[in-house]
Amino acid sequence: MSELPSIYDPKAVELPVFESWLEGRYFEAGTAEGVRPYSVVIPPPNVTGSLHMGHALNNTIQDVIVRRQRMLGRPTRWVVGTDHAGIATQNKVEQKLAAENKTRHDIGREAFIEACWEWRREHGSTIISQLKAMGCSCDYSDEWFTMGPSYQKAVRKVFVDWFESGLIYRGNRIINWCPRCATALSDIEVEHADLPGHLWHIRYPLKKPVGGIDHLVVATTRPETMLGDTCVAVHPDDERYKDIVGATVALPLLGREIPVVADEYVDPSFGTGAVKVTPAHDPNDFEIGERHGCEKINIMNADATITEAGGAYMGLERYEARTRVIADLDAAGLLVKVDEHSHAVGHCYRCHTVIEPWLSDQWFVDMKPLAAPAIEAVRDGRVAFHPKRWENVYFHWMENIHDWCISRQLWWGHRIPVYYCDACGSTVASVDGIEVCSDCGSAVRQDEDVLDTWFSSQLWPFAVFGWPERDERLDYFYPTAVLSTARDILFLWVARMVMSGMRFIGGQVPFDDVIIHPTVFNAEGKRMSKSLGTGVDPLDLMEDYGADGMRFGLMLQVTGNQDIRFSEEKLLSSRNFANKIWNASRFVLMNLEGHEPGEAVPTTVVDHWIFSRLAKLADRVGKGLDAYEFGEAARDLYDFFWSEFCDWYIELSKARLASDDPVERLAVQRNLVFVLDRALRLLHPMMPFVTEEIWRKLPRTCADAPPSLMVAAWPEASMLASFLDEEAERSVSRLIEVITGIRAVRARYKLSPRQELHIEIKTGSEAESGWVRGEFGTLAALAGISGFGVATDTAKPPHSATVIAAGMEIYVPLEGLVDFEVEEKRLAKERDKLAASLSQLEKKLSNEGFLAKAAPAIVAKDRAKASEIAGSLALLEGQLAELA
RNA sequence: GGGCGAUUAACUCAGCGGGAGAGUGCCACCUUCACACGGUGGAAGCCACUGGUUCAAAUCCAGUAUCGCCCACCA
Repeated sequence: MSELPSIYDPKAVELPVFESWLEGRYFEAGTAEGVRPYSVVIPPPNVTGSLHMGHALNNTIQDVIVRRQRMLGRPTRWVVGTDHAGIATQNKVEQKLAAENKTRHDIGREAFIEACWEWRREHGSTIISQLKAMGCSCDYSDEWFTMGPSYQKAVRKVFVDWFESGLIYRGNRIINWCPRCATALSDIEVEHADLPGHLWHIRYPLKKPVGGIDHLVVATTRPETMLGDTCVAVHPDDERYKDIVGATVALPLLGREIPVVADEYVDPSFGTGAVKVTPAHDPNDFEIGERHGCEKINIMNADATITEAGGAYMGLERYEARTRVIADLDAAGLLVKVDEHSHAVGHCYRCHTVIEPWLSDQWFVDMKPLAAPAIEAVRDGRVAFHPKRWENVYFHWMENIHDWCISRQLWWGHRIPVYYCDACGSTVASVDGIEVCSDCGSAVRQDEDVLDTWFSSQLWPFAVFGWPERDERLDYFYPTAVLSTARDILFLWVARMVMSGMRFIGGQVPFDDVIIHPTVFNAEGKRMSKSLGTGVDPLDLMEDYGADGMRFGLMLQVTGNQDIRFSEEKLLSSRNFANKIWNASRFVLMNLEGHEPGEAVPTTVVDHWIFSRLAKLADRVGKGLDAYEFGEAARDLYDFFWSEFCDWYIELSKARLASDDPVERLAVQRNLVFVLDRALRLLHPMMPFVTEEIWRKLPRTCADAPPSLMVAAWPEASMLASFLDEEAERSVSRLIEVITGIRAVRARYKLSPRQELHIEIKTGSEAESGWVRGEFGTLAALAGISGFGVATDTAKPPHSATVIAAGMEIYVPLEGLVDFEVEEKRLAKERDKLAASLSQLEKKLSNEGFLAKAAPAIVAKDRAKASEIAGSLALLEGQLAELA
C-alpha cells in the first residue's frame, strides 16, 4: 500500500478511471423491473461551443444528481448531444469562407450546407470530450444532434402539426432584423442595452398653414427613418393640434406629402406631442399606419443601406444616412434642437449588431394556445422550479407571450417544410416532402427559409428518445426528472419545451423539476465572457486543481439565491480536500493487516461517536441533494471528512492501531474502513475520480461488491439510523473540549509538542473522575499527557496553568514557565465573556413572557446552559482569587 | 416604468426566529512515522440603515440607501 504517492495526482488517475467506466458501460442505463427510471437530458451545447464556466457548473450539478440516482439503484440515463446552432455555426463557416475571399453565395446553398456538416465533423466533438474530462457520466454511446435524421423528422412533424392546426401562419410584419446576419430574429433573441443617444427635434412644415399654424415639430431618436415617414400622429385630445388633424405635411428633404392623423397611442406629454410615423421601420408606427391606412415605405435593404425610396440617400449605410439627414436638415434650418436622450437599443444576441425593426414576410407561431396548458402545469406543481421564485418570472412571460417569429434567412438549419405551387397557388406543409403539387401536378418549390434553432431545441426532451418513432424508449424515459440550466434560456428554451412537450407527448410535462442555477461572474462581478476576456477556462482549472477539485469547488459556491462571484480559492481548498481524502485513505490502507472482510462494530465511545456523526451526515447530504442544495451538502461533506473523520477519529485511532491486542487492532481497522467507505460513497457524486480510485483499493464492507463505486449502493440515512448515539456525541464533545483546552495551554507557553505533560484534574463527582480515567489513553495521545491525577478534591499544584473545561478544573504544572500575569489576563477575559453571557441568560430566564410563551424545550435548554455557565464562572472566579 | 436578488470577519460566502459560522488571508508555534495541498492554537464582526411584529430578530414585515440582474413598443 505504501507505494501510493503522498500527493494525489489527478492526471494519473482521471483518464484510466474514466476509461474503466466507459469499459464497464456504467453510463448506459439498463432497465429494471419495478424500479422507476431516472433520466436527464443535457442542455445541448452548441456544436461551435467549447466548455465555459457555465457549462462546468451546470454539468457538475447534473452529474452529481445523476450519479447519486444511479447509486440509488435506478436505471439512470443522462442523454448527451449538441445543438446545430444555426447562426453560430453559419457564422463560423462563413468566416472560414471569408478567409478564402468567398461568401456562401459564391459556393451555393448545397455546398455551403455540406461545408457546415464538414465543420461539425471536424469540431463538433470538442465539447463532448471536455465533458468527459470533467467526468460527466452521460451516455456517450447514444449521442444526439439536433440535425440528425430522426431529429429532422421530429422537427418537420411538429411544424406540419402546428401548420395544419393553424398555429403556424405567415405574416407581413415588423420583425427584428440583424443586418449583419441578414436574418430575422425572434423578440427574445434581441438583447436590449440602454445607450446614450439623442432626441432630434425636426420641423415639419405644413403644406398650407391652418389656423395660423404653419409647421409641426416632431422628436425622434432615429432621424434617418423620416425617409420612410407616411404620416405624423398627434393625440386626438391634444388642444395644440386639434385644428391640424387632417392637414398635410410636406416631408422635409423628400417633399413627399403626408397627412396628420390623430391616434390614441401618442403621449402628448412626451417630446412635442407630435410623432413622425414610419410604418415599415417601427412596430408602433406599423400599428398606427394600419389604423390610418398609411402606406408602408421600406427605406432599407437587408444590409441596412438605404433603398431607392430614400431618394438622394439611396445606397448610404444607415448611420451615414443619419449623419447626412441631420446635416441636411440643419442646413435647411429645420433642425430645431437636439437633446441628450438615452434609450434602449436592441442588439443581435449572436453578433451584437444593432437590430433594425424591419417589415418582412415571415413565419410565426401563435403562442397563446400553447402557453395556457404550460402555465397550468407550473401553477399546479407538475413542473416545479428551484429556486421557486423563477416561477413568477415564467408566469409573467407566459401570460404576456407574443407570437414567435420562427423563420430565419439562413441556410444552415431545418428548412421550412412548406411547398408552394406557383401554378395553382396552393401552399402545403409536408413531413416527408413533395415534388409535385397534389392539386394540379405542377412542380412545387420549397420555402427558402430555415427554422429558428430554438424551434428544434424545444423538442429535445422527447426527440432524444426517438420520437416520433421509437416509442418504447420514450415511454420508459419520458418525462425526464430534472432539467438544470442557466436562467438566460428560461424563455428561449425551458418554457418552449414545456409547451411543445405537453402538446406532443400526451399532455405530459417534459420534466418534473427545473433547476435554475446561479450565474458565474468573475471576481469583479462581471459576467464571464470569452469576448470580454473576463472568462476563466475550465480546462485550465482542471489542469491546476483536477476535475474533482474544480467540481467540488464549484459545488461549494452554489447557493439558492445568489449568483457566484467565482472564487478560485474554493477550488484550491477543494484540491487540498481531494488530497486530504487521498492521504486519509492512504493511512487507512497502510494500517490494514490483510483484506478479510468483516462486520464493522462500534465498540468504544469514539466509535459510537463517529458512526453517529456518519449517520447524521448521510441524512443531511441525502436531504440536501434531494432539495438541490449543493453548497450545503458539499460543506457538510467537507466538515465531516476533514474535521471529524480526519482530525479526530483517525487521530484517536492511532493508539488503538498500535495496540498489542490483535482483536482491538482489527476492530479499529474495520471501523476505519467502514466509515471511509461510506464517506467515499457520499462524496462520489461530487468527486468521482479520487473516490473511485481509492474505493477500489479498499476491502469490501458489504456483501454487494460491485467493481465500481459508480454503481455501489448509496448510503441511505435509514440504513445508518441505528448508529445514532446522542450520548456518545455528548461524551466526545466534552473530550474534545478538554483536549483543546490543554492544547491551548501548550500553545500559550510555546511548549514543544514533544514535551509531555503531567496534569492534575479536579472533578465535580466520582462519576466524572471515572469518566476521565477511562479516557486517559485519548488524552495521552491527543494532548500529549504522560500522566495525571484525578480526584474531586485535587489541590492546585503551584506554578500551574489552569483550564476550565467540561465543568472540570485542569491544572497543567509548568515549573518556572507560568507567567501569572498572562494567566490572570486570560482567565479574566474568559470570566468576562462568561459573565456577560450568563447575565444575558439570566435576564432572559427572569422574563415572565419568555417563561410563559417560549417552547419548554428552549427554556429547559437555557436553564441547563445557565447553570453550566454559572458553574464554570464559579471555578474561574476561584482561580482568579488565588492568583490575585 | 414594472419585477427580482444582494448588503454578515480583510476577501469570497454560508446561516434565515432561540448561545455570530466556514474557506482563503493574517499572527504564533510545529519539517511528530497519512497529508506542509499538513498539524496545533489564536486575532478578527454595533450581521447596511430606520422603524415595526415577537417573550425572543442577522433571521419575519415595512421603509431608506447602495450594488446587481431580468422584463417593458413610449417617439
